[in-house]
Order: sequence, then C-alpha cells, then structure tokens
Amino acid sequence: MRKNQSAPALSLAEHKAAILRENRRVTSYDVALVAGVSQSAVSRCFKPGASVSKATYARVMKAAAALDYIPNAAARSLITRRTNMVAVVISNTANLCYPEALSELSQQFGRRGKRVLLFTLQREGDIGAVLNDVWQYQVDGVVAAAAVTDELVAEFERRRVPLVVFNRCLRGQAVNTVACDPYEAGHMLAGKLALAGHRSVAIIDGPEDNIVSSERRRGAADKLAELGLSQPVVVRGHFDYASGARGLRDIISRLGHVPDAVICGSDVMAIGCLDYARHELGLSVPAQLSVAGFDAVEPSNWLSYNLTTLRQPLQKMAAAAAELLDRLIETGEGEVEKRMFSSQFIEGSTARLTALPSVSLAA
Amino acid sequence: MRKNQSAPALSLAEHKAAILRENRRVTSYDVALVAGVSQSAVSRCFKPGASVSKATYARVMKAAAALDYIPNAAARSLITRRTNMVAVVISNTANLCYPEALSELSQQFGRRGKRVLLFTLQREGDIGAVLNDVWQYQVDGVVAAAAVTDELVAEFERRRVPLVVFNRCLRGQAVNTVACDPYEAGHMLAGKLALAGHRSVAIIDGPEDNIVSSERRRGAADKLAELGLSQPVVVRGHFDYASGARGLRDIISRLGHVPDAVICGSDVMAIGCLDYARHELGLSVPAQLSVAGFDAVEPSNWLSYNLTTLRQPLQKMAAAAAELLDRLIETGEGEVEKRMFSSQFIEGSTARLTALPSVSLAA
DNA sequence: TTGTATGCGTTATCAT
DNA sequence: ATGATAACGCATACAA
Repeated sequence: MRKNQSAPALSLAEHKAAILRENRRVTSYDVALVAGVSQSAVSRCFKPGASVSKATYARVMKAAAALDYIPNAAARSLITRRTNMVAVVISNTANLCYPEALSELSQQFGRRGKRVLLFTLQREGDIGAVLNDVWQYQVDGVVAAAAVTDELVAEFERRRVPLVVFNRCLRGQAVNTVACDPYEAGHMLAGKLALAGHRSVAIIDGPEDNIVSSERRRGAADKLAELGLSQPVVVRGHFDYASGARGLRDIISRLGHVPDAVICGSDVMAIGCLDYARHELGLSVPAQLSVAGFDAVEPSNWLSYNLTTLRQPLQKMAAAAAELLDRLIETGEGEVEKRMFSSQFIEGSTARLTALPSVSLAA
Repeated sequence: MRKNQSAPALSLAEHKAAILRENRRVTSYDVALVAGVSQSAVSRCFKPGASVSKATYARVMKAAAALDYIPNAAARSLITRRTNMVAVVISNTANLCYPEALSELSQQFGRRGKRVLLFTLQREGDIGAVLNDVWQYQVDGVVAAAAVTDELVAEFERRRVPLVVFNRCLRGQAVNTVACDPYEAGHMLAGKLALAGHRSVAIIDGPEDNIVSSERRRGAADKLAELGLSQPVVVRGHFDYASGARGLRDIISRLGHVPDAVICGSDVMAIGCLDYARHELGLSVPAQLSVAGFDAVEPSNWLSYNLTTLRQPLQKMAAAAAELLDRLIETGEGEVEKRMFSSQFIEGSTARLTALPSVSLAA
C-alpha cells in the first residue's frame, strides 16, 4: 500500500528528510515507522481511553513529537462520521447582540471539543443558499440564528443533521429552539408604558424579514388592544442607529405630533431615536417623550443613555443552545425541545414608568 | 469493494430505501448506480471545468437531486489537500472592532469559496494553545488577530500553513501582515493635541498583552518627547467602558488635578472616560478636558459622543487580509508581504484642536 | 496489548 | 468522454 515501507529502518533524520522531499504530510504511518510499532498502535495512542501499554504510548508520543505529527481531522471524520465542527448561521445585520452571542457560542462549543464554522448572511432570506454549503462540510450540527422555513427543517431531518434555532421562535414549528420570547417582551413593555399613562404609542419595527422584531411589535400592539387603547403607528427600521432617527421623524410626520412613547425594535434604534429626540428636536426624555428598546446591548447602560429596555439572557441562551445541540449530536436526538427564556425588564431612565398626576388611568 | 454493487439494477426507490436501512450516507457510488454511469463520471460532474458530455451530466444531476446527494468535503479534502476552510483566531476582548472585522472577513472569504473556522481567545496569550487545534482541522490558512511569537511563526512555516497576522504588527517580524499602524496613529493624535496647546496629557492604555494599544501609547509618548513636552501619565485599562471611567479617576488621583487631555487606547474606553467626566465629574468636554480614542467604532459617531478619534479602514483591511491569504494559499506563497494602512483622523468634538488664545505655543 | 486488513468517500491517473 | 484503479490518512473489527 505504501511505497516507502520499503525502507523500514529509517533513522529519524532520514525520515524527516524523506517526508520533506516527497512533499508529503506526516502521517500515523510515519510515526509508526519511527516508533517501531504498527499504524493502529499510533492511532490508538491518540484516542482517549484506548488500550495501549505505557511503553508503546511513550515511544509513540516521542516519535510523534519528533515528527510534529498531528492527526488529520478530515481523515478521522471520514470514518468516525464526526467532524467536531458546528455550523453557526447568523445574519450580520441581526443587531448588536450578534457578536456577543457568537462569541459565547464559540466558547461553549470549544469547551465541548467542537469548533464553530461560520456562515454569515447578508439577509435572513439567504439561509437556503448557504445551507447547500453547510451540507458539504459535514458539520455535526447547526445553530441557526435565522428564520428557518418548514421545508428547510424537513431537509435537516432528511439529512439527519441536528438543528437548533436560536432566538427565532416560530410558534408551532416542530424544531429545537432556544429563544427569548419576543412576543412576551413586547407585551410586557407595552403594558408598562400603558400603565404609566402613555396613550399615543408608536413603534419602530425591524427589517421586514426579521421575526424577532415583528413579534415584539405584535406583542406590544396586542397588549395595547387588550387595554382598549388605539393601535400604534408603526414605521419600518433596519436595526441600525440611523433607523432610530429616521423612524422618529417618520412617526412625527405620520402623527402630526410627538408621540407619548416610542417602542424601538432594538436598542441601537432606540439610541438613535433618543439622540435624535434630544439633540435634534430638543425634546426632554422622558418628560416629553418616552423611548424604550430591546436587548440591553452594552451601550444601553452607558451613562449617556441608561436606556429603558429588556435584557435577553444571551449568555444563558448561548449556553443552552450549545448544550442542547451537543446532546442532540451525542445521543442522536429525541424529542423536539424548546427552551424559552424571558426578558428581564431594565428600568433605565428613558421612559416614564409612573402615571402623571394629571392623567387618568381609566382609558 | 462495495458489497451492494451486487445489485446493479436497483430502482430509485429501492435504492433510497437501502441507503436508509443500512444507515449509510449517500455517496457518489449511489448516484453512479442510479444514473447508470461510473463513479468517476459522477465525481467529474461536480468538478467545475471537467470534461463530461451534456447527456451524462444531465443524468448524473438528476440522480443526484433525486438522492439528495452532496459531495463530502472531508473526503475531497483528503486527496485535494484543500479543506476550503480558513481559521480566524481572534480574542473577544479585543474590543468593539472585533465583530466588524470578523463579519467582513467571513464575507470576503465566502466570496472566495472559503469558510471561516472560528477560534476565540480569552486572552491573547492563549494563542499557542488553540493552534494545536488549528493544525488538526487542516485549514488552508490562518488569519490571526493576535500577537504571534517568532516560535509560532516558525511553526506555521514548518507546517507550511499560510498565515496573515491581522492588525498586530510586530516591527521587524518576518510575517505576512495587514495592519493599521498603531504607532503612527498615536503619534499623530498626540501631535494634534500638543499643537492645540495641551500640556498635561494622560493615557489610558489597553491590556498588558495587547500590542496595538501599547504601540499607540508609545507613538503618543514619543511624539510628546519629540516636542519636548513632559511624559504622559499612563494608567492601565482593559478596553471596556468601565476602564475609561476608572482610568480617568486613577489619572486624576495620580496627577492631583484634571489633565488637559486624555488619550484612550480604544473608543469604548474613551466613551467611558467621556461619560464619567461629563456625568460624574461635571466637566465640560472639550472646554475643561479633551478626550480622544482610536478605532472609530460605531458608537463613537453617535450624536451623544461625536468622539475625536482615528478610524481604521477595517473593511479595506479585512478585504486585504482575505485577498492576501487567498493568494498565499493559491500560489503557494512567496515573499513576506506587509500591507500597512493609515488611520484617518476624525475630528469629532471631544477634543479641543485649536490653541487657546491665552496659551503660548512655545513650550 | 498488539498487528493485519479493510473501509470511509472522494479525486486523480491512466488506459480505452 | 468514460471507466477501472490507486491513493488520501485514519479508525476499527478481528485475529493473535
């Protein structure tokens, strides 16, 4: 099988020279030759918990070190059917939480001996296209921080690739999920604002294809409806700072006046809205206008903002996603599991949360 | 070689059932069997620019689609010696630029048919440890956004793995580099501040092991020395918001008074410093204190800050890094190349940049 | 415990 | 243009 087995008693130096000359990689055969054992013995030495004698182990390791041998994960995966790679599919416009989530996922998987293969999306709708790449790489599992259609879920099942959908809860969809309920968050926030007497509430929504922001909007709108209040004006944003300013401008032009409160689909938009209100319109926040966001990204608690917002327990969520996917991979999955987290309300100081004396709470 | 070649005339449905039953993956052999061609023909159909007749191509593709066949990248890489994966090693504390750079790198490599395998570091010093993992995965190349010692550079050469060091320029080190000169940036910033008459200048440095911030500090300190000004007070920070506030506090306690200007090793620290000065100390910026940072991260140009800072052309840098690494991979490297970018000064409004009438410029 | 032999799924070489 | 066959580097069943 191997031509250079014709030289079984090569010295270490000769051997290294030969490898270099033939421009080969260092393989377990090379190590075996130098150590004077069989290739399978070498293989066993690199498999934790295999049965090898102390003596051979030592000789193999010495030879391996001398040759700079490292097992080839590609070859290994061919036979073990494990690549120890996990795909993370994420849209970079998602918003500021994206880096934090990604970093945490990377850490968590690292602890479990798996590495993250990154697939970034320009728009969430592109997910179908990148999945064709995902299959090729034979990843052990996928964390998708993007909306996954039912057809795509079916494809994951056909291919037997474990999937965890991150923070993109499609109600009623039978797929493993880790998420922070956006509907509930919107509902809660609208409730707090309504309770404080805000009547003219407007919403800056996120991108069209983003289910997180649209669920937040739905939750807020539903809560207002439940309370018998009028439906909010909704304008579209794109999760960025500029969208916050433009959103507020659009709202005012639609209403003809400044609203009581603006609910923004993300903190960055809330900050944009806030800055525009304060610095461009000269409004006093929260006296003349309440502004609130979602996510509790880092800048939201900077002294200049101290934003009223809802914190997603991103670290816990990432840990849960990693743990869940890891289990699916190791045990060959079982029931569909959904781990829902709740947002934590951060009071901040950009929204008035108590009723004004002069305002009657009865709608 | 294959047992189930004993049934050469299987129908499609039978075939799919057999694969499922035997719990095998769909391979090019399966497609060949269904399409009625040889396995090599199938392989060629998936290699762009191979010589296949229209007719066989069509039959193969039809069979492949029917079987949900996707080539196995691990098996392919075994023989082509290409994984089409690139490792990106990055420390997550690096600062806010990290997500932007990572996202851009991912996009750039994606366009070149390569995917990013992510290796995150807790501290930059951990790079040696993760590299042992990197070798296993047989990545085609590495982008390291961390300081790489000479020994590690040597190991890259021994293993013939192309390396591009990103934004971590070790002077005189013979390694491919894409970076924005931090020394020059510090030098420039200190010059501008000195020109405006700032005399008591302090610096909030970055983490101990971060060469970017220390070079910025060196550049600034050297410039002050060149101008015959007294050396700056230097305190340590960790690139985070809290470090900015703590840094300013430390500076004031060391000096016994508020300095004329604070140069912060990163924008986030500058923002922390700024907020602390304005909101906690009640200082007027830039009238009583000038604050400047580096990087021009997104929040730096928010209306509440409008920070005086230096922009790194991160997108161009990421594009350059991807292009350089790609070339090293494709052509089997050549000369060591260093692509240095310059920072662009962003005037902002947090530093006074013109001399006060009452201050003499002669030191 | 150790070695032999085989297969993982592909690409590449060489005839035809 | 197509098909047979030999690698690629490793893990594993089995025999010893």
